[in-house]
Amino acid sequence: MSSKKAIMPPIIHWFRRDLRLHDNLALAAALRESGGQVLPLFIFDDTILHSPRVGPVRVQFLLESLAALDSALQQHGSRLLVRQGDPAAVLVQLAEASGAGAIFFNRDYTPFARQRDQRVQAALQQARREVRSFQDLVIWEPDQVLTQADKPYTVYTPYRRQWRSRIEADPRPIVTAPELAMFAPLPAGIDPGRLPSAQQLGHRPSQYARAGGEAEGLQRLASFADLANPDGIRDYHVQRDFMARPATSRLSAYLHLGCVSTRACVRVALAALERADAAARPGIDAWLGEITWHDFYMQILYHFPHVLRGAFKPEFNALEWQNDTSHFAAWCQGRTGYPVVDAAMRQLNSEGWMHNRARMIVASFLIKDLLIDWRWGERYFLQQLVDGDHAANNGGWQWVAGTGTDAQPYFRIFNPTSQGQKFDPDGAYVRQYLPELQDVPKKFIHTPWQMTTDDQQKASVKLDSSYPAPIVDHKVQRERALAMYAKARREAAAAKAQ
DNA sequence: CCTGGAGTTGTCCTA
DNA sequence: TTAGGACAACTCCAG
Repeated sequence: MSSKKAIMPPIIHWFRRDLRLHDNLALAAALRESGGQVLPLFIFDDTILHSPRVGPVRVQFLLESLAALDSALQQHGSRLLVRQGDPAAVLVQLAEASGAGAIFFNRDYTPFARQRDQRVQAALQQARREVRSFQDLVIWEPDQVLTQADKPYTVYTPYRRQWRSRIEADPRPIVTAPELAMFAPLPAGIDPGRLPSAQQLGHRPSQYARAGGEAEGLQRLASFADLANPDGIRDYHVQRDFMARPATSRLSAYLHLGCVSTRACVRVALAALERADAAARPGIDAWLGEITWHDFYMQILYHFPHVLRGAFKPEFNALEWQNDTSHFAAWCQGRTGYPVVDAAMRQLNSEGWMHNRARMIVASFLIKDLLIDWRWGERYFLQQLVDGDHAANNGGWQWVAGTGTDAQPYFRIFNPTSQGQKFDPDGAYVRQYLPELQDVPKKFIHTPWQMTTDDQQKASVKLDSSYPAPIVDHKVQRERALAMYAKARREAAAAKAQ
């Protein structure tokens, strides 16, 4: 038996969006089936690196997560192999150099990833290597949660019911984590390569990314799921809306790169449900609902890839945007004159992350106050966000624009002032990111334009100079937005009647 | 095939 | 000050 083990050919585990050792289904299978002879590989793909949708924050977070992965591997007697180039070519070459008989990876569902993986599969088949992929990134894959008519869901709530009841019917595949088997040392003669710097990848370094990696992600998950944590899951449904509070899980970037598995989140939430009192249920359910959104938008992108180009409902491609570039620049820089919008955009620019409530507010402002095409905002978010996820980002933008699945009613237009007063009642969030408004009293913190020159002097602000006056009038723009949508709807109805 | 309930996150006006 | 209703119509989905 041991002699059989010795001649087992190695298996390449290709890391992509699963940068972790724990609870990694493809990796666990590769270890099991090769008796530990796993070649852990990451490939820097130029197509991704040089996409205009990838910014320095995401690159930095990726590098940190890879460094953490490498040191975790070293603690387990192995190390990360690093390559750069076309994945198909790299994999064929490494398989030949190492004698690996198979390549394992966890499936990804975005159009780009699927196309790439098909190419890789074809190339490896030609090189007579086995390719095996696993379900790991999502709780349920796009074809596993379907309506009674076997069609993909396009409405969230029924999707969520089905998603949840499938877990309740048999939680075992979700709550059981595979054991991590031992790694054998890497075969001699294989150059591990080394992690490049951001500059070597053609990106400027980013000093403001958060700490990436599996250990950091798991620690955040544990602390968030702790029922005694006042900013944790227990009151999530209420506290998550207050932008100044650290009351969201802040796991988005870790989930995006798989530093933490989606299953681990659900597992932890279900365990919390079991020991929670009734009062903690709504918080836990609300957070599970967020995981469900992740799967939901992934399956939307899988079944309806056209959403990356335009509206989910094509009739909304007829919206006549203003697309004023100086307004767009003001929005990007956080200089619109609406404090909550500006604070949020500066949080994004300085931290590579934005609170979810704030994302809705700035998106609504771009679309319905500035009348700018939601795709401009979608692209900017992807460039700046450490968690920049094509599926969730697109879904969120289309939701606010009312062009997507589950479109919000057309009349639901966020008022940036009342959103600020509601969800940043004392202005702490605004003051944190807009130091020029530091001394503005609570009364004016969301409406600085109402200050008299005397008020301004006392608060050491000068409107239109140290802080901009509003670049548009919300009341006016709201009416224009309503008219813009009404026109597109009329036209769609007319086209349909023909 | 028909039927009916429902649809993440709001705003504004009126009484 | 606050609570309640209007704001569209349409499509999705389950029964």
